[in-house]
Amino acid sequence: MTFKKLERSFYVRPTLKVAKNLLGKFIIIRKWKSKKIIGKIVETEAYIGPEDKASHAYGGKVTKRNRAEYLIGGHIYIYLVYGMYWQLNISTGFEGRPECILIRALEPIVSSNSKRTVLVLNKIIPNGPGKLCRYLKLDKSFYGEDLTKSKRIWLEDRGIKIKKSEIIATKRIGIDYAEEWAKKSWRFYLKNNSFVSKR
DNA sequence: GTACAGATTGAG
DNA sequence: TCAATCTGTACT
Repeated sequence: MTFKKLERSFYVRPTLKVAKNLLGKFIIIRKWKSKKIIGKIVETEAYIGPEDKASHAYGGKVTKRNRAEYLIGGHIYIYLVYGMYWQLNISTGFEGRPECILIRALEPIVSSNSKRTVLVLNKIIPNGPGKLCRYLKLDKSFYGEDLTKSKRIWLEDRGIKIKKSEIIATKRIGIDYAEEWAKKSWRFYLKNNSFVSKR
């Protein structure tokens, strides 16, 4: 089994395609105190500004908070909601295009060489966007981090193949205000995976 | 300067 | 079903 780090070319593709390809196939590796925190991506949501009313970049809006959404694919866009939960997004597409993917849920993976450590570190089940960031111990210090260059966080292809029939597409969550955009089936998750977020 | 809403969560 | 909790944004 080969572990291949995802490079720029993976992220600089149509956002919906990247959102689906991220599913299940890839692992987030997070170095923390010389240990690794790992999880398999099982749920994603695509945000495609400036057209998408649910996007923070709707109408081409640029703020100090959302500017990472405009970076070339492969950068981290992280922000706080409800004053207490971080949301991990990955920018996609070209520089200047505000497109990103919200990572909503992970399946925790116990790595073979540090089984005990990982289990102790991660009592949190990353089955929701806020909990996922607590699991990975992410915060604002990761804002704008380049996943293709960072030494502390990146994604890997570990050779897991996902069939089309295993991917379920539904409406996105928590964006009912976005009118017709709220109806788009831009949320993707793995069929029968128990770590997919509820509600 | 102040007011207010939000890509959520877990407890009731 | 509800409230915790804080930052960016849109006002005065």
